[in-house]
Amino acid sequence: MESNNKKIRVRFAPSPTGYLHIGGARTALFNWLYARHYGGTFILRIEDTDKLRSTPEAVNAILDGMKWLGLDWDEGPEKGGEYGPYFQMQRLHIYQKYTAKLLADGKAYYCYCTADELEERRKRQLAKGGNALYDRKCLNLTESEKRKFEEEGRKPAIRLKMPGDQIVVNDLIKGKMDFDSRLLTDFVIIKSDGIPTYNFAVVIDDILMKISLVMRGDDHISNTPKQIVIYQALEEDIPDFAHIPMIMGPDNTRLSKRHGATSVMEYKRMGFLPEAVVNYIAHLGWSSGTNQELFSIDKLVKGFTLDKVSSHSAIFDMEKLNWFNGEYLKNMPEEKYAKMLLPYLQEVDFMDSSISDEQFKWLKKVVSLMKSRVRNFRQFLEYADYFFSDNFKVEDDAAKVLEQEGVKETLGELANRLSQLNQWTEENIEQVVRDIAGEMDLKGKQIIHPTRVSLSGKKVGPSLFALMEVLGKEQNIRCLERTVKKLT
RNA sequence: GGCGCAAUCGAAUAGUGGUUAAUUCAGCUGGCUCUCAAUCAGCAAACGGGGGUUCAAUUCCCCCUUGCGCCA
Repeated sequence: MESNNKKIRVRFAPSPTGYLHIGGARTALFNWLYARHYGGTFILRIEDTDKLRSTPEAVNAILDGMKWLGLDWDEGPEKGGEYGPYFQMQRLHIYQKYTAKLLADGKAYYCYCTADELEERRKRQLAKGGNALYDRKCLNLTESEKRKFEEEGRKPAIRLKMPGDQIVVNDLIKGKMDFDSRLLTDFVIIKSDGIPTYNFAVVIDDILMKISLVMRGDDHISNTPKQIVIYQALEEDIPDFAHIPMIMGPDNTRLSKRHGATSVMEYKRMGFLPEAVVNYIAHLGWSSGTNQELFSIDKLVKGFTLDKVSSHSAIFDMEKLNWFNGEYLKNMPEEKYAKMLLPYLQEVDFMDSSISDEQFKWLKKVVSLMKSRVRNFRQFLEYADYFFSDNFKVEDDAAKVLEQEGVKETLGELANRLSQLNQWTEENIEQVVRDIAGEMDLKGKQIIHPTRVSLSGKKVGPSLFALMEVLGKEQNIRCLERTVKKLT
Protein backbone atom coordinates (compact mmCIF):
# COMPACT_ATOMS: atom_id res chain seq x y z
CA MET A 1 0.00 0.00 0.00
CA GLU A 2 0.95 3.63 -0.07
CA SER A 3 3.30 3.66 2.84
CA ASN A 4 6.52 4.64 1.17
CA ASN A 5 7.15 7.92 2.87
CA LYS A 6 5.51 7.08 6.16
CA LYS A 7 7.73 6.58 9.16
CA ILE A 8 7.94 2.92 10.08
CA ARG A 9 6.16 2.34 13.35
CA VAL A 10 5.04 -1.10 14.47
CA ARG A 11 3.67 -2.36 17.71
CA PHE A 12 3.20 -5.47 19.77
CA ALA A 13 -0.06 -5.23 21.68
CA PRO A 14 -0.63 -8.12 24.06
CA SER A 15 -3.50 -8.53 26.50
CA PRO A 16 -2.18 -8.96 30.01
CA THR A 17 -4.24 -12.03 30.75
CA GLY A 18 -1.32 -14.40 31.24
CA TYR A 19 2.36 -14.85 30.56
CA LEU A 20 4.08 -14.14 27.28
CA HIS A 21 3.61 -17.31 25.31
CA ILE A 22 5.58 -18.62 22.38
CA GLY A 23 3.15 -17.36 19.78
CA GLY A 24 3.08 -13.89 21.25
CA ALA A 25 6.83 -13.88 21.53
CA ARG A 26 7.16 -14.73 17.87
CA THR A 27 4.77 -11.92 16.92
CA ALA A 28 6.75 -9.56 19.13
CA LEU A 29 9.98 -10.77 17.60
CA PHE A 30 8.82 -10.27 14.03
CA ASN A 31 7.63 -6.76 14.82
CA TRP A 32 10.87 -6.02 16.60
CA LEU A 33 12.97 -7.42 13.76
CA TYR A 34 10.98 -5.42 11.27
CA ALA A 35 11.42 -2.20 13.19
CA ARG A 36 15.13 -2.79 13.67
CA HIS A 37 15.65 -3.84 10.06
CA TYR A 38 14.11 -0.65 8.70
CA GLY A 39 15.27 1.64 11.45
CA GLY A 40 11.71 2.14 12.61
CA THR A 41 10.08 2.36 16.00
CA PHE A 42 8.91 -0.61 18.02
CA ILE A 43 6.06 0.10 20.39
CA LEU A 44 4.73 -2.03 23.21
CA ARG A 45 1.12 -1.40 24.10
CA ILE A 46 -0.87 -3.18 26.78
CA GLU A 47 -4.44 -3.97 25.81
CA ASP A 48 -5.99 -4.30 29.22
CA THR A 49 -9.60 -3.43 28.50
CA ASP A 50 -10.66 -6.93 29.47
CA LYS A 51 -11.15 -5.93 33.07
CA LEU A 52 -11.97 -9.41 34.27
CA ARG A 53 -8.95 -11.18 32.95
CA SER A 54 -6.25 -8.51 32.94
CA THR A 55 -3.83 -8.42 35.84
CA PRO A 56 -0.78 -6.38 36.79
CA GLU A 57 1.13 -9.62 37.34
CA ALA A 58 0.52 -10.56 33.75
CA VAL A 59 1.83 -7.18 32.62
CA ASN A 60 5.03 -7.87 34.50
CA ALA A 61 5.24 -11.39 33.16
CA ILE A 62 5.01 -10.05 29.63
CA LEU A 63 7.61 -7.37 30.21
CA ASP A 64 9.93 -9.96 31.79
CA GLY A 65 9.51 -12.25 28.82
CA MET A 66 10.27 -9.46 26.38
CA LYS A 67 13.32 -8.41 28.32
CA TRP A 68 14.64 -11.92 28.62
CA LEU A 69 14.39 -12.37 24.87
CA GLY A 70 16.12 -9.05 24.37
CA LEU A 71 13.18 -7.42 22.61
CA ASP A 72 13.54 -3.86 23.81
CA TRP A 73 10.80 -1.41 22.95
CA ASP A 74 11.20 2.23 22.02
CA GLU A 75 7.88 3.34 23.42
CA GLY A 76 5.67 1.70 25.99
CA PRO A 77 5.47 0.72 29.64
CA GLU A 78 8.42 1.82 31.80
CA LYS A 79 9.66 3.79 28.88
CA GLY A 80 6.95 6.23 27.97
CA GLY A 81 6.88 8.01 24.65
CA GLU A 82 5.10 10.89 23.04
CA TYR A 83 2.07 8.85 22.02
CA GLY A 84 1.21 7.48 25.46
CA PRO A 85 -0.27 6.35 27.66
CA TYR A 86 0.48 2.82 26.53
CA PHE A 87 -2.12 1.10 28.64
CA GLN A 88 -5.57 1.13 27.08
CA MET A 89 -7.40 1.52 30.36
CA GLN A 90 -5.63 4.85 30.74
CA ARG A 91 -6.91 5.94 27.37
CA LEU A 92 -10.65 5.63 27.93
CA HIS A 93 -11.22 9.38 27.66
CA ILE A 94 -9.61 9.31 24.24
CA TYR A 95 -11.99 6.75 22.83
CA GLN A 96 -14.99 8.79 23.92
CA LYS A 97 -13.99 11.65 21.69
CA TYR A 98 -13.95 9.40 18.65
CA THR A 99 -17.21 7.79 19.63
CA ALA A 100 -18.84 11.20 19.84
CA LYS A 101 -17.66 12.00 16.34
CA LEU A 102 -19.07 8.79 14.95
CA LEU A 103 -22.38 9.37 16.68
CA ALA A 104 -22.56 12.94 15.42
CA ASP A 105 -21.84 11.76 11.88
CA GLY A 106 -24.55 9.13 12.09
CA LYS A 107 -22.01 6.37 11.60
CA ALA A 108 -22.66 4.85 14.98
CA TYR A 109 -25.74 4.59 17.14
CA TYR A 110 -26.90 3.74 20.64
CA CYS A 111 -28.31 0.30 21.20
CA TYR A 112 -30.39 -0.46 24.25
CA CYS A 113 -31.01 -4.12 23.58
CA THR A 114 -30.14 -6.47 26.41
CA ALA A 115 -28.14 -9.62 25.97
CA ASP A 116 -31.26 -11.72 26.54
CA GLU A 117 -33.27 -9.85 23.96
CA LEU A 118 -30.51 -10.14 21.41
CA GLU A 119 -30.13 -13.82 22.05
CA GLU A 120 -33.83 -14.41 21.69
CA ARG A 121 -34.11 -12.53 18.40
CA ARG A 122 -30.99 -14.16 17.05
CA LYS A 123 -32.44 -17.58 17.72
CA ARG A 124 -35.60 -16.64 15.93
CA GLN A 125 -33.68 -15.37 12.92
CA LEU A 126 -31.64 -18.54 12.72
CA ALA A 127 -34.80 -20.61 12.99
CA LYS A 128 -36.19 -18.77 9.99
CA GLY A 129 -33.05 -19.69 8.13
CA GLY A 130 -31.58 -16.21 8.24
CA ASN A 131 -28.18 -15.21 9.44
CA ALA A 132 -27.36 -13.97 12.88
CA LEU A 133 -26.63 -10.32 12.19
CA TYR A 134 -27.90 -7.61 14.49
CA ASP A 135 -31.38 -6.65 13.31
CA ARG A 136 -30.79 -2.90 13.69
CA LYS A 137 -33.72 -2.53 16.01
CA CYS A 138 -32.08 0.50 17.64
CA LEU A 139 -30.77 2.12 14.48
CA ASN A 140 -33.45 4.78 14.28
CA LEU A 141 -34.67 5.27 17.80
CA THR A 142 -36.40 8.55 18.50
CA GLU A 143 -35.33 10.73 21.41
CA SER A 144 -38.39 9.73 23.40
CA GLU A 145 -37.76 6.05 22.83
CA LYS A 146 -34.23 6.52 24.05
CA ARG A 147 -35.47 8.40 27.10
CA LYS A 148 -37.89 5.62 27.87
CA PHE A 149 -35.09 3.03 27.81
CA GLU A 150 -32.93 5.26 30.00
CA GLU A 151 -35.76 5.52 32.51
CA GLU A 152 -35.93 1.76 32.60
CA GLY A 153 -32.36 1.91 33.73
CA ARG A 154 -30.90 0.49 30.54
CA LYS A 155 -27.31 1.39 29.73
CA PRO A 156 -26.75 1.65 26.00
CA ALA A 157 -23.95 0.15 24.01
CA ILE A 158 -22.77 1.87 20.85
CA ARG A 159 -22.81 0.10 17.54
CA LEU A 160 -21.07 0.93 14.31
CA LYS A 161 -23.27 1.11 11.24
CA MET A 162 -21.91 -1.15 8.53
CA PRO A 163 -21.67 0.52 5.12
CA GLY A 164 -22.47 -2.64 3.16
CA ASP A 165 -19.73 -2.59 0.57
CA GLN A 166 -16.78 -4.77 -0.36
CA ILE A 167 -13.68 -4.48 1.75
CA VAL A 168 -10.37 -5.35 0.20
CA VAL A 169 -7.28 -5.93 2.27
CA ASN A 170 -3.93 -6.09 0.59
CA ASP A 171 -2.07 -8.10 3.15
CA LEU A 172 1.70 -7.97 2.91
CA ILE A 173 1.94 -11.67 3.64
CA LYS A 174 -1.36 -13.20 2.56
CA GLY A 175 -1.96 -11.07 -0.47
CA LYS A 176 -5.34 -9.79 -1.51
CA MET A 177 -8.25 -10.72 0.71
CA ASP A 178 -11.87 -9.83 0.03
CA PHE A 179 -14.63 -9.40 2.55
CA ASP A 180 -18.28 -8.55 2.12
CA SER A 181 -19.22 -6.07 4.80
CA ARG A 182 -22.89 -6.95 4.35
CA LEU A 183 -22.01 -10.14 6.16
CA LEU A 184 -20.60 -8.16 9.03
CA THR A 185 -22.93 -7.24 11.81
CA ASP A 186 -23.28 -3.72 13.21
CA PHE A 187 -20.83 -4.66 15.91
CA VAL A 188 -20.52 -2.95 19.26
CA ILE A 189 -17.68 -0.46 19.58
CA ILE A 190 -18.47 0.73 23.11
CA LYS A 191 -19.94 -1.71 25.58
CA SER A 192 -22.72 -0.65 27.94
CA ASP A 193 -20.16 -0.20 30.71
CA GLY A 194 -18.40 2.42 28.61
CA ILE A 195 -15.40 0.24 27.80
CA PRO A 196 -14.45 0.12 24.13
CA THR A 197 -14.40 -3.25 22.44
CA TYR A 198 -11.19 -4.72 21.22
CA ASN A 199 -11.60 -3.74 17.59
CA PHE A 200 -12.43 -0.16 18.37
CA ALA A 201 -9.68 0.47 20.87
CA VAL A 202 -7.09 -1.11 18.62
CA VAL A 203 -7.96 1.13 15.72
CA ILE A 204 -8.00 4.33 17.72
CA ASP A 205 -4.69 3.47 19.33
CA ASP A 206 -3.10 2.53 16.06
CA ILE A 207 -4.27 5.79 14.53
CA LEU A 208 -2.99 7.92 17.38
CA MET A 209 0.26 6.03 17.71
CA LYS A 210 0.78 6.49 13.98
CA ILE A 211 1.26 2.79 13.39
CA SER A 212 2.38 2.29 9.80
CA LEU A 213 2.09 -1.49 9.71
CA VAL A 214 -0.09 -3.77 11.76
CA MET A 215 1.70 -7.10 12.03
CA ARG A 216 -0.06 -9.72 14.09
CA GLY A 217 -1.15 -13.35 14.14
CA ASP A 218 -3.40 -14.46 11.32
CA ASP A 219 -6.10 -15.30 13.86
CA HIS A 220 -6.82 -11.59 13.55
CA ILE A 221 -7.62 -11.72 9.87
CA SER A 222 -11.35 -11.74 10.50
CA ASN A 223 -11.04 -8.63 12.64
CA THR A 224 -9.35 -6.73 9.87
CA PRO A 225 -12.40 -5.81 7.76
CA LYS A 226 -14.20 -4.57 10.86
CA GLN A 227 -11.25 -2.44 11.75
CA ILE A 228 -11.03 -1.08 8.24
CA VAL A 229 -14.65 0.01 8.45
CA ILE A 230 -13.73 1.98 11.56
CA TYR A 231 -10.81 3.67 9.83
CA GLN A 232 -13.11 4.58 6.97
CA ALA A 233 -15.84 5.88 9.24
CA LEU A 234 -13.26 8.04 10.97
CA GLU A 235 -11.80 9.09 7.61
CA GLU A 236 -8.35 8.10 8.71
CA ASP A 237 -5.48 6.56 6.74
CA ILE A 238 -5.47 2.79 6.82
CA PRO A 239 -2.16 1.22 7.81
CA ASP A 240 -0.57 -1.74 6.06
CA PHE A 241 -1.44 -5.15 7.38
CA ALA A 242 0.72 -8.25 7.62
CA HIS A 243 -0.80 -11.35 9.11
CA ILE A 244 1.74 -13.89 10.19
CA PRO A 245 0.84 -17.56 10.41
CA MET A 246 0.25 -19.14 13.77
CA ILE A 247 2.38 -21.57 15.70
CA MET A 248 0.69 -24.89 16.42
CA GLY A 249 1.37 -27.79 18.73
CA PRO A 250 2.65 -31.13 17.42
CA ASP A 251 -0.94 -32.30 16.95
CA ASN A 252 -1.56 -29.28 14.75
CA THR A 253 -3.93 -27.59 17.14
CA ARG A 254 -3.44 -24.22 18.71
CA LEU A 255 -0.44 -24.21 21.01
CA SER A 256 -1.63 -24.60 24.59
CA LYS A 257 -0.64 -25.90 27.97
CA ARG A 258 -1.46 -29.38 26.81
CA HIS A 259 1.61 -29.19 24.63
CA GLY A 260 3.88 -28.52 27.58
CA ALA A 261 5.63 -25.26 28.13
CA THR A 262 4.10 -22.31 26.37
CA SER A 263 5.38 -19.49 28.53
CA VAL A 264 8.60 -17.94 27.34
CA MET A 265 9.92 -17.75 30.87
CA GLU A 266 9.35 -21.45 31.29
CA TYR A 267 11.99 -21.93 28.66
CA LYS A 268 14.38 -19.99 30.82
CA ARG A 269 13.53 -22.26 33.71
CA MET A 270 14.12 -25.27 31.53
CA GLY A 271 17.59 -24.08 30.80
CA PHE A 272 17.30 -22.56 27.37
CA LEU A 273 19.22 -19.53 26.19
CA PRO A 274 17.24 -16.56 24.95
CA GLU A 275 19.31 -16.34 21.78
CA ALA A 276 18.48 -19.96 20.99
CA VAL A 277 14.79 -19.40 21.57
CA VAL A 278 14.88 -16.30 19.40
CA ASN A 279 16.81 -18.07 16.67
CA TYR A 280 14.42 -20.99 16.70
CA ILE A 281 11.15 -19.09 16.72
CA ALA A 282 12.48 -16.79 14.03
CA HIS A 283 12.54 -19.86 11.81
CA LEU A 284 8.93 -20.61 12.56
CA GLY A 285 7.44 -18.79 9.62
CA TRP A 286 10.53 -17.02 8.36
CA SER A 287 13.46 -18.28 6.38
CA SER A 288 16.60 -16.63 5.17
CA GLY A 289 16.36 -18.22 1.77
CA THR A 290 19.75 -19.82 2.38
CA ASN A 291 20.79 -23.06 4.03
CA GLN A 292 21.97 -21.26 7.11
CA GLU A 293 20.16 -22.00 10.37
CA LEU A 294 22.25 -20.33 13.05
CA PHE A 295 21.79 -16.58 13.10
CA SER A 296 23.04 -14.00 15.52
CA ILE A 297 20.44 -11.44 16.42
CA ASP A 298 22.17 -8.90 14.16
CA LYS A 299 22.01 -11.26 11.24
CA LEU A 300 18.33 -11.85 11.89
CA VAL A 301 17.72 -8.12 11.85
CA LYS A 302 19.64 -7.82 8.63
CA GLY A 303 17.82 -10.67 6.92
CA PHE A 304 14.30 -10.09 8.14
CA THR A 305 11.89 -8.97 5.47
CA LEU A 306 8.22 -9.77 5.05
CA ASP A 307 8.63 -11.41 1.67
CA LYS A 308 10.51 -14.21 3.44
CA VAL A 309 7.67 -14.87 5.83
CA SER A 310 5.64 -17.90 4.86
CA SER A 311 1.89 -17.95 4.76
CA HIS A 312 1.11 -21.25 6.44
CA SER A 313 1.19 -22.21 10.08
CA ALA A 314 4.16 -23.94 11.65
CA ILE A 315 4.43 -26.64 14.27
CA PHE A 316 6.52 -26.06 17.32
CA ASP A 317 9.22 -28.70 17.58
CA MET A 318 10.92 -28.98 20.95
CA GLU A 319 13.65 -31.19 19.51
CA LYS A 320 14.75 -28.58 17.09
CA LEU A 321 14.78 -25.95 19.81
CA ASN A 322 16.97 -28.31 21.80
CA TRP A 323 19.30 -28.60 18.86
CA PHE A 324 19.59 -24.83 18.50
CA ASN A 325 20.20 -24.49 22.20
CA GLY A 326 22.83 -27.21 22.09
CA GLU A 327 24.62 -25.41 19.29
CA TYR A 328 24.72 -22.16 21.25
CA LEU A 329 25.84 -24.02 24.34
CA LYS A 330 28.58 -25.86 22.49
CA ASN A 331 29.98 -22.65 21.12
CA MET A 332 29.88 -20.83 24.42
CA PRO A 333 33.17 -20.25 26.25
CA GLU A 334 33.39 -22.32 29.42
CA GLU A 335 33.70 -19.23 31.58
CA LYS A 336 30.38 -17.86 30.41
CA TYR A 337 28.76 -21.27 30.38
CA ALA A 338 29.70 -21.89 34.00
CA LYS A 339 28.44 -18.48 35.03
CA MET A 340 25.09 -19.00 33.38
CA LEU A 341 24.80 -22.49 34.74
CA LEU A 342 25.43 -21.46 38.32
CA PRO A 343 21.90 -20.30 39.20
CA TYR A 344 20.51 -23.60 38.00
CA LEU A 345 23.00 -25.52 40.13
CA GLN A 346 22.18 -23.40 43.13
CA GLU A 347 18.49 -23.87 42.66
CA VAL A 348 18.81 -27.61 43.17
CA ASP A 349 21.48 -27.21 45.87
CA PHE A 350 24.24 -28.68 43.78
CA MET A 351 26.35 -25.67 44.66
CA ASP A 352 26.28 -22.96 47.31
CA SER A 353 25.14 -19.48 46.52
CA SER A 354 28.68 -18.22 46.76
CA ILE A 355 31.57 -20.30 45.52
CA SER A 356 35.32 -19.95 45.66
CA ASP A 357 37.55 -19.34 42.66
CA GLU A 358 38.76 -22.87 43.15
CA GLN A 359 35.27 -24.25 42.87
CA PHE A 360 34.55 -22.14 39.84
CA LYS A 361 37.66 -23.46 38.15
CA TRP A 362 36.53 -26.97 38.95
CA LEU A 363 33.07 -26.20 37.60
CA LYS A 364 34.58 -25.12 34.33
CA LYS A 365 36.22 -28.54 34.07
CA VAL A 366 32.89 -30.23 34.58
CA VAL A 367 31.45 -27.97 31.92
CA SER A 368 34.16 -28.90 29.45
CA LEU A 369 33.33 -32.57 29.96
CA MET A 370 29.57 -32.13 29.63
CA LYS A 371 29.35 -29.40 27.05
CA SER A 372 28.98 -31.52 23.95
CA ARG A 373 26.59 -33.90 25.65
CA VAL A 374 23.98 -31.52 26.96
CA ARG A 375 21.44 -29.40 25.13
CA ASN A 376 20.06 -27.30 27.96
CA PHE A 377 20.95 -26.44 31.54
CA ARG A 378 18.17 -28.53 33.00
CA GLN A 379 19.58 -31.49 31.17
CA PHE A 380 22.98 -30.63 32.58
CA LEU A 381 21.63 -31.07 36.09
CA GLU A 382 20.26 -34.43 35.11
CA TYR A 383 23.29 -35.77 33.25
CA ALA A 384 25.95 -34.36 35.54
CA ASP A 385 24.35 -34.85 38.94
CA TYR A 386 27.10 -37.17 40.19
CA PHE A 387 29.69 -34.42 40.01
CA PHE A 388 27.85 -32.52 42.69
CA SER A 389 26.66 -35.23 45.01
CA ASP A 390 27.37 -38.91 45.54
CA ASN A 391 23.73 -39.29 46.34
CA PHE A 392 22.84 -39.93 42.71
CA LYS A 393 20.37 -42.55 41.60
CA VAL A 394 21.61 -45.65 39.82
CA GLU A 395 19.52 -46.18 36.74
CA ASP A 396 17.91 -49.59 36.42
CA ASP A 397 19.68 -50.87 33.34
CA ALA A 398 22.94 -49.46 34.64
CA ALA A 399 22.61 -51.46 37.83
CA LYS A 400 22.70 -54.63 35.76
CA VAL A 401 26.24 -53.81 34.66
CA LEU A 402 27.32 -54.14 38.28
CA GLU A 403 25.70 -57.51 38.68
CA GLN A 404 28.06 -59.15 36.25
CA GLU A 405 30.56 -61.75 37.32
CA GLY A 406 33.74 -60.48 38.92
CA VAL A 407 32.73 -56.85 39.18
CA LYS A 408 32.97 -56.84 42.93
CA GLU A 409 36.58 -58.00 42.85
CA THR A 410 37.58 -55.68 40.08
CA LEU A 411 36.14 -52.61 41.68
CA GLY A 412 37.57 -53.59 45.04
CA GLU A 413 41.01 -53.88 43.55
CA LEU A 414 40.56 -50.58 41.73
CA ALA A 415 39.62 -48.82 44.93
CA ASN A 416 42.72 -50.25 46.57
CA ARG A 417 45.10 -49.18 43.90
CA LEU A 418 43.57 -45.76 43.52
CA SER A 419 43.92 -45.07 47.19
CA GLN A 420 47.65 -45.60 46.77
CA LEU A 421 47.85 -43.27 43.80
CA ASN A 422 49.63 -40.05 44.60
CA GLN A 423 49.49 -38.06 41.41
CA TRP A 424 45.74 -37.80 40.69
CA THR A 425 45.82 -37.23 36.97
CA GLU A 426 43.83 -38.60 34.10
CA GLU A 427 46.91 -40.39 32.69
CA ASN A 428 47.84 -42.04 35.97
CA ILE A 429 44.28 -43.13 36.60
CA GLU A 430 44.09 -44.69 33.19
CA GLN A 431 47.38 -46.46 33.82
CA VAL A 432 46.01 -47.97 37.00
CA VAL A 433 42.91 -49.21 35.24
CA ARG A 434 44.89 -50.63 32.34
CA ASP A 435 47.29 -52.35 34.71
CA ILE A 436 44.48 -54.04 36.57
CA ALA A 437 42.93 -55.12 33.31
CA GLY A 438 46.21 -56.67 32.23
CA GLU A 439 46.76 -58.45 35.51
CA MET A 440 43.24 -59.78 35.78
CA ASP A 441 43.14 -60.66 32.11
CA LEU A 442 40.22 -58.38 31.37
CA LYS A 443 39.42 -56.09 28.52
CA GLY A 444 39.51 -52.43 29.34
CA LYS A 445 35.81 -52.05 28.95
CA GLN A 446 35.16 -54.79 31.47
CA ILE A 447 36.50 -52.48 34.11
CA ILE A 448 35.51 -49.21 32.57
CA HIS A 449 31.78 -49.87 32.34
CA PRO A 450 31.15 -50.99 35.88
CA THR A 451 33.40 -48.24 37.19
CA ARG A 452 31.38 -45.67 35.32
CA VAL A 453 28.17 -47.00 36.79
CA SER A 454 29.63 -47.05 40.25
CA LEU A 455 30.82 -43.46 39.98
CA SER A 456 27.93 -41.94 38.11
CA GLY A 457 24.99 -44.31 38.23
CA LYS A 458 24.85 -44.11 34.46
CA LYS A 459 25.93 -46.16 31.52
CA VAL A 460 26.76 -43.11 29.48
CA GLY A 461 28.84 -40.03 30.00
CA PRO A 462 32.19 -38.40 29.33
CA SER A 463 35.46 -40.22 29.01
CA LEU A 464 35.83 -42.22 32.20
CA PHE A 465 39.36 -41.23 33.12
CA ALA A 466 38.68 -37.56 32.64
CA LEU A 467 35.56 -37.93 34.69
CA MET A 468 37.47 -39.67 37.48
CA GLU A 469 40.07 -36.97 37.60
CA VAL A 470 37.50 -34.22 37.94
CA LEU A 471 35.52 -36.18 40.51
CA GLY A 472 38.53 -36.32 42.80
CA LYS A 473 40.21 -39.15 44.61
CA GLU A 474 38.02 -39.19 47.69
CA GLN A 475 34.75 -39.42 45.86
CA ASN A 476 36.11 -42.13 43.57
CA ILE A 477 37.10 -44.32 46.43
CA ARG A 478 33.98 -43.59 48.40
CA CYS A 479 31.71 -44.59 45.51
CA LEU A 480 33.72 -47.67 44.56
CA GLU A 481 33.78 -48.95 48.11
CA ARG A 482 30.10 -48.28 48.46
CA THR A 483 29.43 -50.36 45.37
CA VAL A 484 31.66 -53.18 46.56
CA LYS A 485 29.86 -53.20 49.86
CA LYS A 486 26.49 -53.31 48.20
CA LEU A 487 27.53 -56.27 46.08
CA THR A 488 28.42 -58.33 49.09
C1' G B 1 -23.59 -22.99 10.09
C1' G B 2 -21.30 -18.29 7.79
C1' C B 3 -16.76 -15.97 6.39
C1' G B 4 -11.60 -16.24 5.85
C1' C B 5 -6.58 -18.41 5.59
C1' A B 6 -3.54 -22.46 4.31
C1' A B 7 -1.53 -27.10 1.84
C1' U B 8 6.46 -29.73 -0.67
C1' C B 9 9.79 -35.69 3.17
C1' G B 10 7.65 -37.16 10.39
C1' A B 11 8.98 -31.42 11.68
C1' A B 12 10.86 -26.45 9.86
C1' U B 13 11.86 -24.40 5.42
C1' A B 14 14.32 -23.93 -0.02
C1' G B 15 12.99 -24.27 -4.96
C1' U B 16 11.40 -24.28 -10.25
C1' G B 17 6.49 -23.68 -16.29
C1' G B 18 11.16 -28.63 -18.34
C1' U B 19 15.67 -30.25 -11.85
C1' U B 20 18.69 -36.57 -9.85
C1' A B 21 12.96 -31.50 -6.04
C1' A B 22 17.59 -29.02 -1.87
C1' U B 23 18.96 -27.91 3.34
C1' U B 24 18.43 -28.39 8.80
C1' C B 25 16.14 -31.22 12.98
C1' A B 26 14.39 -36.01 14.07
C1' G B 27 15.04 -41.38 12.31
C1' C B 28 18.25 -45.34 10.42
C1' U B 29 23.33 -47.52 8.91
C1' G B 30 28.53 -47.26 9.28
C1' G B 31 33.60 -44.94 10.77
C1' C B 32 36.01 -43.05 15.28
C1' U B 33 35.73 -44.63 20.56
C1' C B 34 35.72 -47.07 27.29
C1' U B 35 29.93 -45.77 26.77
C1' C B 36 27.05 -41.60 25.34
C1' A B 37 27.54 -37.23 22.93
C1' A B 38 30.38 -34.37 19.51
C1' U B 39 32.31 -35.30 14.68
C1' C B 40 32.75 -37.69 9.71
C1' A B 41 30.48 -40.73 5.75
C1' G B 42 26.05 -42.66 3.98
C1' C B 43 20.57 -44.26 3.77
C1' A B 44 15.48 -43.49 3.93
C1' A B 45 11.81 -39.86 3.38
C1' A B 46 7.58 -35.11 0.19
C1' C B 47 5.06 -31.81 -4.15
C1' G B 48 -3.20 -33.94 -0.74
C1' G B 49 -7.05 -35.33 -4.88
C1' G B 50 -9.59 -33.95 -9.45
C1' G B 51 -10.20 -30.85 -13.46
C1' G B 52 -8.37 -27.13 -16.67
C1' U B 53 -4.38 -23.50 -19.22
C1' U B 54 0.15 -25.26 -21.71
C1' C B 55 4.28 -28.82 -26.10
C1' A B 56 5.14 -29.36 -20.77
C1' A B 57 2.25 -28.10 -14.17
C1' U B 58 4.85 -29.54 -7.81
C1' U B 59 4.89 -24.43 -9.86
C1' C B 60 -0.61 -20.62 -12.97
C1' C B 61 -6.40 -20.96 -12.59
C1' C B 62 -10.90 -23.50 -10.70
C1' C B 63 -13.29 -27.24 -7.73
C1' C B 64 -12.96 -30.86 -3.80
C1' U B 65 -10.72 -32.59 0.50
C1' U B 66 -8.27 -31.76 4.86
C1' G B 67 -6.34 -28.58 8.64
C1' C B 68 -6.62 -24.05 11.12
C1' G B 69 -8.77 -19.31 12.56
C1' C B 70 -12.68 -15.74 13.50
C1' C B 71 -17.89 -15.01 14.20
C1' A B 72 -22.31 -17.31 15.48
